[in-house]
Amino acid sequence: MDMPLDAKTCWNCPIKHQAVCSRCEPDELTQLEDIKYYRSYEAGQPVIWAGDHMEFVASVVTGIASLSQTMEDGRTQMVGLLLPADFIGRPGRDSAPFDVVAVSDLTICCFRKRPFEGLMTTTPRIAARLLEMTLDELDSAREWMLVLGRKTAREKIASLLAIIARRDAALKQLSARDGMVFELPLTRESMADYLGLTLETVSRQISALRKGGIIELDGKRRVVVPSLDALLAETGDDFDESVRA
Amino acid sequence: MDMPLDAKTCWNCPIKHQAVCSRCEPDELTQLEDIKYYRSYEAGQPVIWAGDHMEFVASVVTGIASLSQTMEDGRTQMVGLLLPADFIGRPGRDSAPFDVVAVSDLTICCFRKRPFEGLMTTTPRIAARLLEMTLDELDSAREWMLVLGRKTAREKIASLLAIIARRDAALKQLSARDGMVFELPLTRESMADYLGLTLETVSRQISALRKGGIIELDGKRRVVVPSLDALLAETGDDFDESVRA
DNA sequence: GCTTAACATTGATCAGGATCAAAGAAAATC
DNA sequence: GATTTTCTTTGATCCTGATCAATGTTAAGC
Repeated sequence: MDMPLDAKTCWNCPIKHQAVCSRCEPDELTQLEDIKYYRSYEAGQPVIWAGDHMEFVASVVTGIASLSQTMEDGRTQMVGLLLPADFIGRPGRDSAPFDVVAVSDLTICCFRKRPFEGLMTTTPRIAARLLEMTLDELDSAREWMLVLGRKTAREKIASLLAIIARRDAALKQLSARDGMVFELPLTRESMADYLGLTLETVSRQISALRKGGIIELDGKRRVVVPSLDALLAETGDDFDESVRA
Repeated sequence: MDMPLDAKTCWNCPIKHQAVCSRCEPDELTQLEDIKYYRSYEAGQPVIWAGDHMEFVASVVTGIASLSQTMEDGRTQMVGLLLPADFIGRPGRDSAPFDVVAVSDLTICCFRKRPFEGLMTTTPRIAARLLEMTLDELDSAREWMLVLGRKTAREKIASLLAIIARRDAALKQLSARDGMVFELPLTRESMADYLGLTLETVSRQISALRKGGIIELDGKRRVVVPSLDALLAETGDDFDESVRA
């Protein structure tokens, strides 16, 4: 679960080109080094509960976390997936609005909150990068609202698979293509929480896509996409929109 | 539809304490004055279509606009309501990701995009305020995802009424209270587009809340809330969460 | 290898909200 | 004031996805 020691500096950091610190000059990184520390969590462990006081903000370095909300009666809605380079927390607010849970084994790079807030005002590059990332997140959240509000169960599953396929391709520095293979990072229940469905419906729709030849399954988690266009056609999005995204 | 002439300066602007420019010093406002112009739209008119090139960013001054997405087959999801002081557009991107439509008669204060982007880098107060507003919008969008993904039709309607009630009270500088009266700014169809429902279901659930004594209707648009707690109880949120929000 | 627990699939039935259809109310236009 | 248009309500029926229940699969631990 620990990172190799040589990765624990900003210079060797795997997310140095995407994270909130990606625009920083060497002297600014040195300042960040002074206020940072790493934390690791095993799959399933909570990172923060909604309402908790937060004494840090952080970047996901490796692994995946979920951002979610739960109602009194147990109904849960995932409101975001946090992937490497994504930012956790919010300068200027000290209690967390949502639960953060490690979906896979997870390592985050924490910055002490007060000093980070100070750097935000003195280092415009950090603030500008955070604004850019936040605007991107807002667009993604709004796109997901269409999925939650208007898509059918089958379209929801296809949309999720398409997103994971794209992210996976980006991570491997490849473009998504026919015949690609990827691993589902989520259980059926987590997929249900993300899509606003039950786990039974998720299972049934995955089976339906398999029977329809849209995907092939190797075990429960490994997915093969014989034709990317066929998968995208199932999402309900029009084609030029999905290539634009 | 036009604003009175004396409101057309930053010094008399009705949103000067909330908008993206609210932190600016007098000399910074003078710079903004140079690059701004007003536009007005009648209820129902489009402001921007998704994909359009945008030569400005803007603040809503008076009226309400909607931000929405439409699928090829006509399914529509509203992804945001833009109220006075809310910001339209995105520095650093020149095509609009969503449709913007005037819901009521609308006046916006436009800033030419290139000069505004220049001011963003030289005027940290503008960038800082925009970051704060964007983080708030992101939290709101994520809260709305719970409504879309997990709430029943009745809870969705109650949640929308509660939001409008709160905003209306805030606008009038009052706190929401029992017996309050407000006007619905949306048609049944727009409410349906916001909530991920059909207009028939919206109509039926509003009737059900009326028959249940949760609300009273005066005409189609005017709503009376005899007991705010009773309305909040119908939203499905737990009480301490709803007072926190 | 056996047991157990976690995760996933599949089946049967139910219900909430969609769809199709008609009629009512209010505002706009003539 | 009559007509038209837009918005809304209500009814009947249907269907998608939820719920309840059982079984299957895999991996971990002993």
